[in-house]
Amino acid sequence: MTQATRPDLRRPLTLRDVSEASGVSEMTVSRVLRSRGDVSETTRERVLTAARALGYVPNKIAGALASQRVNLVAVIIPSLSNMVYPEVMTGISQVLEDTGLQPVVGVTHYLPEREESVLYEMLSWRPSGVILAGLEHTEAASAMLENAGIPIVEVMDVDGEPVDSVVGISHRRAGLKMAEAILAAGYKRIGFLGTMMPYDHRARKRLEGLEEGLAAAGLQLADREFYSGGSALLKGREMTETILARSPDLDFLYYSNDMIGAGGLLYCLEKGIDIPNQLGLAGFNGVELLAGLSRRLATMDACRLEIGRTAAQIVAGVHPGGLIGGERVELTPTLELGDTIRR
Amino acid sequence: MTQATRPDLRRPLTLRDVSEASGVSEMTVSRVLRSRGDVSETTRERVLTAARALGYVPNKIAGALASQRVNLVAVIIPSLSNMVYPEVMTGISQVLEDTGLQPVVGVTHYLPEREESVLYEMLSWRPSGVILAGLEHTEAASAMLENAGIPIVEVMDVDGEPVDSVVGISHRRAGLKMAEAILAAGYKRIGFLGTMMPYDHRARKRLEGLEEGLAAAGLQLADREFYSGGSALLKGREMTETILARSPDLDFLYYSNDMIGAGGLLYCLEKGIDIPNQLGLAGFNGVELLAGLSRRLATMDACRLEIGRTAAQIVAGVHPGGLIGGERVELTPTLELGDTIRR
DNA sequence: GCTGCCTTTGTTAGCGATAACCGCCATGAC
DNA sequence: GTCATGGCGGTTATCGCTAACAAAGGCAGC
Repeated sequence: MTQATRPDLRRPLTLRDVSEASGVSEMTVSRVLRSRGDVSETTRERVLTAARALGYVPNKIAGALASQRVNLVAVIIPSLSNMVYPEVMTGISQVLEDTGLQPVVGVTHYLPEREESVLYEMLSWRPSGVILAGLEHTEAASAMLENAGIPIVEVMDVDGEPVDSVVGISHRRAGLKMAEAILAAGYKRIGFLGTMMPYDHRARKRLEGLEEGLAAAGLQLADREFYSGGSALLKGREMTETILARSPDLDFLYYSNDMIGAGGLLYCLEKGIDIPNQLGLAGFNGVELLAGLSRRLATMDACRLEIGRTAAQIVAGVHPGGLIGGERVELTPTLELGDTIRR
Repeated sequence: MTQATRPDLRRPLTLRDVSEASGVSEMTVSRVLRSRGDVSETTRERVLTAARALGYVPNKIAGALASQRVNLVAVIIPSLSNMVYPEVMTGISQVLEDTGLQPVVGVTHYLPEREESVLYEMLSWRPSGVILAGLEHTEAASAMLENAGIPIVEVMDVDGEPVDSVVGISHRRAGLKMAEAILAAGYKRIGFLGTMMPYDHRARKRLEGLEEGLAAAGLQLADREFYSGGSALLKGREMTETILARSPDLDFLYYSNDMIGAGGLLYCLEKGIDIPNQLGLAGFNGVELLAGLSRRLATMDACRLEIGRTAAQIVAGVHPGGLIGGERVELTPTLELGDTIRR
């Protein structure tokens, strides 16, 4: 690195410093650093050399204020611990990378009020778009989204009324489809195991879809068990033990996510329960993490990567057919029977 | 919500709009919204009512420029898929929550050049602190960190020269400690399984520590196996099969992380290998996720939550004893023997 | 009533960049 | 020689907010 000849006053560097160091106006420096407008190769070199020597880092705060443009996209998700959301993030990042936009993450911990405050905080930075999980928001949050005047994409779920665009799957239909697969395989006494979180709307919708599917065949859920917090694998194990102790005649367990499903699967294998003949199992999400168990758990892929990619395309304005706001993209999850549903 | 009587011109709202709506000066509105300075209860109410009715969201860009203060802390980590980093994030968030600061995450995918560009991007928003994983950076990145003039905290690892403050554990010592535990349990022919990523410095340091410990007892590593990409659980299974096929006389396997360790454990249990007598196993990290396996894998807790919390305290300037910059906090990981090392 | 002080509110001058516009100079056509 | 043209680079006026200071009014004490 070139040694800077700067009178190190510990005053933050500005365009002016670079302009003085290179003998051109601030405007020209600005043009060089943003590669905008015509600048001769000679001065460009001089400016870049000076900027590098000083170690100048542009001040986007001032830039954003002046240009009224911010290259940030707010992404608001419930959690980082649930692998699902990092995967959506991956899809978003992949697409935004070549658009000059940058995602900024906010986490709500599944709390509507936190979603509201995180949203407020993020909007105050005037991002050029918002991607957020779910269709259920507080009244104030919905109002902010509607008035923001930027593209809004609600992701994961399409069962409801979006503010602007929406990309996701129908969890209700996913539950229904699973019910059909379970019934087609001849299972009759079905139990559900899931989270107790009052705001896990998507798990709730899957359960409703499942019940609808069962009802269509004149059946109903034989038992259910809920949990909250803790290590999902362990909880799956414990809940499975509990529900089977209470209802030993169950012949199928539907878990609201793959992690507790995997815990249940491990438990059953250890107990020598005959999977999938004596008891069938299924989870939800298709988490890659779990490839590597001795049996593949039946699951349904939630299209997480694709959801992220599509949402990012809409925000970036590069989604095919997405010129007018208010797109609706429903993806179709694929059922993977794995080794835990008999065929 | 009160209905706004705003002449909806779709012009973004500013302080001026609120000031006109409530009949006070912009400055007073600003004071109310930031709860700074003395404002009478009456006008405070009036201003808040007007702001709410209009749906005004302050513009932090302008605010930050004017006040030269930004309530953001840049957090730069290698990945979100490796559960370790979300846990560090959790620790950071917990502490920052009551300081008015807010974390902003950047992901490097373990690439030094990406770390450099992410850092540049983040510094251009003039955050009030930086927390980043590891002590190894590109030359340019180190220079930026040194010149930033804000608190910098490098986390996870203390084996090296920090730019400013550092919080973490010694991975070298962790490897050494594990070597001692393995030897104390009487194992002699030890294999290592880990990532091939050229930039996973911490896994490398653990391996070096392990080898150092073995060398002290006149031993050396009997075999090693590396992987990159893919589902960790599955990779652990495959690598274990491979290494045992090549070196059937190994009596201990040290995995560079718990996820591949768990894959190996599941594989061994299925093959009927007598764990921990015929073969001992250990991982690293102490990931909570895995509680729920039938045997607890020996591991070493990496103090992730505590690292995050401490780093955040330093950045926020509330860490006890941290008035002068350049703190060094070394945490001590605890060894958990679990069920996979004989005792 | 006057002074002095405190509380509450307003005024002024930037913060560091960029948009929009303007001017200079070389070039080449006529 | 004159004028249009285009490449380059400078000038000026914001952007929306806050720091710092100034001013207006109320109240107590003498």
